[in-house]
Amino acid sequence: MQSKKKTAGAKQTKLSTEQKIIAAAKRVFTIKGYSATRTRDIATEAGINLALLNYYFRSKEKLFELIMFESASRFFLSIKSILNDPSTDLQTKMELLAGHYTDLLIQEPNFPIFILSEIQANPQRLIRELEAIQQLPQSVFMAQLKKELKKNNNKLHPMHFVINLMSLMVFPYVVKPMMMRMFTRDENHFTTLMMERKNYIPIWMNGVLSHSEVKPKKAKKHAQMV
Amino acid sequence: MQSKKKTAGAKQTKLSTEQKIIAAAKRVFTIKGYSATRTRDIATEAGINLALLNYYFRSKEKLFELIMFESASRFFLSIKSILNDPSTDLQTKMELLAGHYTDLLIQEPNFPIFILSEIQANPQRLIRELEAIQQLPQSVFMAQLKKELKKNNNKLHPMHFVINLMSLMVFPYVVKPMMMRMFTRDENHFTTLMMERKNYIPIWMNGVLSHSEVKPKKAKKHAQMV
DNA sequence: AAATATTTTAATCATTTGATTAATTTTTAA
DNA sequence: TTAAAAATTAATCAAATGATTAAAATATTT
Repeated sequence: MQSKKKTAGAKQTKLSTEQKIIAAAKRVFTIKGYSATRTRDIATEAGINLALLNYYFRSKEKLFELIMFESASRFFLSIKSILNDPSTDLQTKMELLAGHYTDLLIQEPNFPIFILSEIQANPQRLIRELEAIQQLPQSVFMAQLKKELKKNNNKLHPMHFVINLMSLMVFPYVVKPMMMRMFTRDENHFTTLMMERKNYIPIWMNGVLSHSEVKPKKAKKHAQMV
Repeated sequence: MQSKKKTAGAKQTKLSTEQKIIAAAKRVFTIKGYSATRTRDIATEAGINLALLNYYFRSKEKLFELIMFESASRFFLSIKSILNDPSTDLQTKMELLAGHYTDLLIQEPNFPIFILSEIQANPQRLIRELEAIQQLPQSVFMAQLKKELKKNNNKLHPMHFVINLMSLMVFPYVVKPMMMRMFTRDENHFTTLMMERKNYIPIWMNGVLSHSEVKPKKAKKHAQMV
């Protein structure tokens, strides 16, 4: 039933109904999640009649899958080229990744919880469809990581490194409301701090790589080291 | 029809109806979230009549608030004593925190997403009620942190440290399904790796504190570091 | 035991919600 | 211009869902 839309010139003088629905659904789903989202919310947000949602996308679930897959691709697939580039070293890859995710998540701070909630609700589906996740263990990145750990005589399981890198890049946006409550109420200031992390994260991760057990200057009275 | 027979299973006939409902609701809410949870799910899980849920807790929302507040308290309030103990140094506090959250989250790996989703859905309510969050800026921990940064001549904004520490402790459980897909399918192995982090996290965080710009051993060609 | 209070149950209510339908308007094609 | 196709709308449906009710069962008190 759907017709081809006329490719209207350069700028979008007017969004097509389909585009309006997708844009609205993206906003609402991302903020409220799948279950809390009502198709009527989306219709209102898009300024269209409720029936058009089903007319164009069959069902709420189909629409959600479309958006989730697009979001997840943007989140995971986009880094495939970085991870598998043989011409860059590990250090450079970390810098590229930190830069990429910082830029992405400053624009889309709700992305992480949106995707992580979906993984929680439906662990197998998303992970199964995302080759980027499955291919990571065989990536150039992983090979370089293992080599570097070996060189440093660092017994660390590679998973720790991957978790830490993801953590430092993604988690700040997950706890953004809390951090802003505690440290700054200013949106721009928060963004500035996030930009700083582009440079910090690779440095911090070098500490993880190098296995430098930096001890505190002051002699400590440890008690419960297992 | 259903008498209070001992239906072979985890349900204890010892538990009161109220306790059974709370336990069941905790399980279901934690896994599925508020909106996706049906009161009938909880009733079935608890092995009780649907009406009893409203009889004891008035409404789904009231029951949720009870559980959410209890969960959040366990997550945040429990560390208040650690953060405000003047007799332990920063290093010890990090070790205690890493130990505390590791033990807690190995038992309750779904906690983080549960709480973070609530913060996403209702940013003000939870944060407003949790004094632990509001009091953190005035804690002994924060004072010690700032002092340590100053001593190390480290210009790092304290927020970065707090974010990083939380990230390293909490995020692994948020991405657990993904990590297990990539690195190990063995639940026990994953737990072992998480236990390792008890010791690693304070070490890694010392790197963040000390402002050691650990450069990669291999000489880098391009230097974009300031 | 009888009376009273509490707990539990089955049935049902009132909304909400995703989806459909049939009619109407707008666009496209002939 | 006119007929067919596509898009849009208002109305409505059926199922799901949170909540309530009145009666029955059980426990407690007198």
